[in-house]
Amino acid sequence: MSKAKIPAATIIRLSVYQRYLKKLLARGVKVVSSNDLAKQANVNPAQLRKDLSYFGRFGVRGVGYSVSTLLNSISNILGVMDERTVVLVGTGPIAQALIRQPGFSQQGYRFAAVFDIDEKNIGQEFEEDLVVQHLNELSDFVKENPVELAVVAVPSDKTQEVADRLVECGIRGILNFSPNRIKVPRGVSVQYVDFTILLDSLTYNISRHKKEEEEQKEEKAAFPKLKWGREHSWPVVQSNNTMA
Amino acid sequence: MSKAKIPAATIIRLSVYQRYLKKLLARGVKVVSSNDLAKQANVNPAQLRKDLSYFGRFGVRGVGYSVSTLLNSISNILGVMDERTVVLVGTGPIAQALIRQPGFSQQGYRFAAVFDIDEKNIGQEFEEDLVVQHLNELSDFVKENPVELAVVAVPSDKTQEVADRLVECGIRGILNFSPNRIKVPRGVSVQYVDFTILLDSLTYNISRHKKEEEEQKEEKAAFPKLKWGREHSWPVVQSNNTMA
DNA sequence: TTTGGTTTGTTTATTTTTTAACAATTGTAA
DNA sequence: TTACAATTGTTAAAAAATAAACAAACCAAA
Repeated sequence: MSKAKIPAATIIRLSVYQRYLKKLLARGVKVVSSNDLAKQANVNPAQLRKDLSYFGRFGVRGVGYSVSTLLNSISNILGVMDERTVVLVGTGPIAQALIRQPGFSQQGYRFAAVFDIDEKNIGQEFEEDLVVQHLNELSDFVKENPVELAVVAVPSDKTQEVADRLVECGIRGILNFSPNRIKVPRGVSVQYVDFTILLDSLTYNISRHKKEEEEQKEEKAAFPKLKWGREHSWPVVQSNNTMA
Repeated sequence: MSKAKIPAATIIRLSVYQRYLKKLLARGVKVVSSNDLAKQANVNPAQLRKDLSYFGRFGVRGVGYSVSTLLNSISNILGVMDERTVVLVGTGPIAQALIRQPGFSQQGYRFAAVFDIDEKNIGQEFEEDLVVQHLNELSDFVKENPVELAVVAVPSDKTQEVADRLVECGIRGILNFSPNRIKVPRGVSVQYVDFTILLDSLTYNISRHKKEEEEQKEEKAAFPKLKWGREHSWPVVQSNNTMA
């Protein structure tokens, strides 16, 4: 445990651990080892222990981790003990899909209001008890309801403007569904959900894998009788990279 | 340039560069420096040059990069020159939102078919010219249409089963909207779109930032007259972490 | 008790990634 | 032509992240 800088990847993993701990808890499992939990989360056990060690000591040597205790500790670290309120900005298909996503509320996020800047959408009933308000009203809304998180799903060219307004109103974390990189002041965090970038990365992996196979074939053709020699495994496409 | 291992983060960044190059091209800009492009993409200029250097030499010293040439080169590296066909699995709100996303086709991804495993959705007209088929038919579909990419938006507990079937049919890249970590054989890549993990990470950033401010305040209270001494900038929440 | 098998927490080593630095090129203007 | 300013490609240094290794601590069984 220390006050060192915590890798962003560690936080992401904590969130993954948390999810698997919830499953274990639901299954009635009381204790889990770093080995077992790491296997489920698809990471190295040492990694998991290291991740936890940034924040304290949560296990018992020779035994493992109490599922419920560790789950609590991680929730505490992440700051996700209590329900968090979120505002949604945008009313397009993505926004509509998001608000119907059960995952958010399961994880303690509650959409408290929906805003838009496109006049023609204002006043429309978005979900039961959720009427679309103009972004101008956010500042009043924030005074009544303490919100720090916003999910933004507006057209790319509006994203920066929306972000500026949000920050002005006190929003400190933005989940941005537009691919546009936005500028925010210090102390405000942004995370991007960028589908096509991920598809591009998959595309690259696939084409690289093909090229490697071809090269391997060529090599075999060049030395067809070579039976010994380099017998190592070939460098291969990584199967699972999370990063997000 | 070399045959070294390419960081996954480099590929992600290439995709970002590509997007900004498209914008520059549309604006009629002919030449761009690593400095300018890097600033837009929110990365270090050396980083950008390094990223490119893995694949070759694309610029002219003293001048910069030809926007159109670099755009082409990057598209080539990523393997996104031609249109890529994608199948969608799932028919829920997320799936419906995705298929209406203009971003995909802008980037050259075309949804060629929609599948589901839930019988009650089969046969429904999902989009114009797109009728939901049963996943059983994927294998036949692949024989006619070469597809290697799948976007999966099915309930968590079905994800592994679906993934297995996809891999069996020859799919080599999966964009998974369920938070469940899935197991796939070598040579198959998976990327996760996991909203709540990103929100958790934002939550953590916010609460950490608050704690730091408190500590700073306490410190000031403890040494109210301390004017000199440590004058460095405080470790602060990172504002933009992409990772995805 | 004591011994042996487990499993953590932490330190150390390794690997990977990022950043900085700078020589090599290029275009431009005196 | 020559000198200068700009900018790349690449090497070297620094920083960060991951993985390995192992002592410390625990439990259970003999």
